Amino acid sequence: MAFAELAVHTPVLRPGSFSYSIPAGLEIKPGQAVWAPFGPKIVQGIVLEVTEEPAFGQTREICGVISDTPLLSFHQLNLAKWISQTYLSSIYEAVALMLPPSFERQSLAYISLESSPPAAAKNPSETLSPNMQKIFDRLKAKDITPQNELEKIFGKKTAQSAILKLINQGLVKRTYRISPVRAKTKFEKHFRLSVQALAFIKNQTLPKLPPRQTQVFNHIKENPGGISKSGLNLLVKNNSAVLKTLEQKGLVSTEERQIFRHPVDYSRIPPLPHLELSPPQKKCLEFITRSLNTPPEDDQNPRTFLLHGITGSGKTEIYLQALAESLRLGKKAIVLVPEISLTPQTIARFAGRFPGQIAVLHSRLSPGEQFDEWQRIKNGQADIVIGPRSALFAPLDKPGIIIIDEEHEWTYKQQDPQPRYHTRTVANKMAEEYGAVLVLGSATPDVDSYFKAQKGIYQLLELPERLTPYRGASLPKTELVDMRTELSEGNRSIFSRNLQTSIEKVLANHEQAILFINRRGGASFIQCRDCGYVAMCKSCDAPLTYHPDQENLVCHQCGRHYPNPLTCPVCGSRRIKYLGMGTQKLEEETRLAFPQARLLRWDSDVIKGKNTHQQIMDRFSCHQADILIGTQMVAKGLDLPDVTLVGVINADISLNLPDFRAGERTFQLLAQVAGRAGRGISGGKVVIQTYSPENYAIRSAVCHDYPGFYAKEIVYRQALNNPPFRKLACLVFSHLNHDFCQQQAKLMAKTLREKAEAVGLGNLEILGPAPAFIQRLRGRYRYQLILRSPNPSEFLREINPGQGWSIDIDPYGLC
DNA sequence: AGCACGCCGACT
DNA sequence: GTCGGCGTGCTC
Repeated sequence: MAFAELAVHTPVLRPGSFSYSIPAGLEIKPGQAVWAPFGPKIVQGIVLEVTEEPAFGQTREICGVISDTPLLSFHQLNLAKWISQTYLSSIYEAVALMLPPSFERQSLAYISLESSPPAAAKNPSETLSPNMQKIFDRLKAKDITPQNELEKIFGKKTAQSAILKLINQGLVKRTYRISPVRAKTKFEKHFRLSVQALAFIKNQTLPKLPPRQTQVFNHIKENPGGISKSGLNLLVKNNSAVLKTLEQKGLVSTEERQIFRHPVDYSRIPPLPHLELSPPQKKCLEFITRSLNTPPEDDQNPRTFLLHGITGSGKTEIYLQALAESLRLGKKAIVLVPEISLTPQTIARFAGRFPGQIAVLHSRLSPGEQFDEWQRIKNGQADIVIGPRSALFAPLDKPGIIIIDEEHEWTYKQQDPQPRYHTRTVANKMAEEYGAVLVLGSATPDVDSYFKAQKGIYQLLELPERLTPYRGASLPKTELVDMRTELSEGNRSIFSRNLQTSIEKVLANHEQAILFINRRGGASFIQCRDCGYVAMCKSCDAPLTYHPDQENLVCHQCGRHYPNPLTCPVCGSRRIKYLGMGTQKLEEETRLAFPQARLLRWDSDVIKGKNTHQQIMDRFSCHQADILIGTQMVAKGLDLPDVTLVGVINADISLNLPDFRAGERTFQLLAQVAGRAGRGISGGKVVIQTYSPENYAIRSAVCHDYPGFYAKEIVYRQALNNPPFRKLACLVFSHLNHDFCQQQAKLMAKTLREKAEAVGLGNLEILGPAPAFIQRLRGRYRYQLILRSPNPSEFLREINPGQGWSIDIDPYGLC
């Protein structure tokens, strides 16, 4: 008797697998997908292991297979186990990252009348509550009703309890059905001449055919490999009847062939030649090439590269040539880009260099396209996979190189569904597993990456110069405006005088401007309008947030409360302001200040549909608007010669978030805005407005000085034991009841502290509990704890927090 | 996620 | 007394 350990598709939050027995005669291999009973349902499961003895005593039998061949390789299963352990997700959640698109199917509940109700329930109407009666009556209308339909009408809780009672009285029954397949392999009829027709032609005994039949027959004859129905339709319209006749006469044979729905139309992408590399580019490529050509076990050097090159220094060409080298060695590749960069231009650049060898995987494709691209990759029909973070899990057989472009981007950290993994971390593990080379590219590397490069854990490759500056322009002129001076000199507008006149000039010259504001403009902090002082927590060095309900200031890191200051503790001013501004507010203000200007707003609220990023970019580049107002998005992908001004409304907003990465974030954003603008600007400039012009992040960004920024930043990180010196974990408990939520968080803090003491972990800090940054989410209160230690996930694995807790290892941003 | 079980307060 | 809301634990 053989047994299988399964990762089952249920919301059960548990790291381990479930044991099942394999029915006799069923061939089961690791990585295969199967159906298995789970409680009253039949659910999907992925075979992790086939064993002689089950890990659990009472096993049930696997019902049947979903896929005859394994969906996941040995390496992928290993990686899934590692992800589940590292990020404390269930094993299924980790495995699910690697499954084909549209694989998941739910077991749905259906309610129907019991055909033979027990005698005791003969006269039901007297014993039923009004809700039960209503549901009972509704069920009479149809043979079977989905439970979620009843839940929609009566409300989830009401419906559930009424149904339960009806079931207990033996009046109705519940059955489960599996949701239908969402994406399938697509087939199309193909036509070719039959053996008989070929014989007729050979013997010149082909019967005379009517003109339309002759026409279609000849087209099919010209395509001895077969021609698809849609292909034929382009040549001869309305051919169905003709084809049917030819088929009946036995002259053509048909077959169903798989066709691939392909998101990239190569016919419209011109092939691109290799470009000549500059000497520094060549040097960088040489290092990567050397690693690619060295077996991992013989490689003395780190096989992860940090390619640090400012915007326009030619990183992409290095990627392209490294990819070419990998393919030359017969090794496939993965290229990861931030979601926002996944534009037709980016794909065209890769597709033009590697025609027919690219597969693209991302959520904006139709389910059919995703499914087919995945299948093509799995079949070995694609050499390079391009996509956002999820493309890391494409079913490539042993990639030789993984490239992460703009590696500092926060979109590489998965937030919402578990596992909350970081693409860079997983890619490192994966590269190790496969012996692959990993290339991280950025103009403003993540502090963690640069730290590793400094320590020699990564190889640092630098591209210090810009290539072929646009119209002779290099980095743009950047001006810093001190908003405190503006205020003290009587300007209370959100536009400094410098920015005001600069915009006026742009409008007068019929040029274009971009106004940039951080998306988290809604976030609030407390600032003195006279001296720029920001209220900070004494033990965390994090800015305090104002709570209108409690009338005091709270630190979101440690939960400490402070009285609401009436005067500034530094300069004594009474002008203490609660600040916050978003794109919409900025749009309003801009409309008031420049009524004649045509405005275009670009933020995530405006983005809907398939090509909207592209559409907004196109509209702006056609000069359909004078001023573009946007969030981070405007910092990327813009290369517009008519833009002669970039204004950063308030550089401090991202700086004053209660997050230790605030400085890094600010530097990255500003450097990106400034760097991007420089490409097209001829005699243009960047105006950065700030209340803290002396801040190191802002100063370094203005001078495009990454090493200068890093040197300061790393000192702060070390002083506060923040990453990369320690790792963080964020635990959030959410509950409808505020007091209960807080109490649970306190209880957990106590448990953690006791456990830490028992194990003797001196270097483990537990901060909190404190209200989470988002204190109430969908009606639920949220309290958080922060753990800081060399390996918080190892520690937490033993605690196993349980229901209501969500864990984020290595969090980015605020929980 | 469901579902059963057990605990507590609110009622016929 | 029991009904029901809610927290907890279990599903191989």
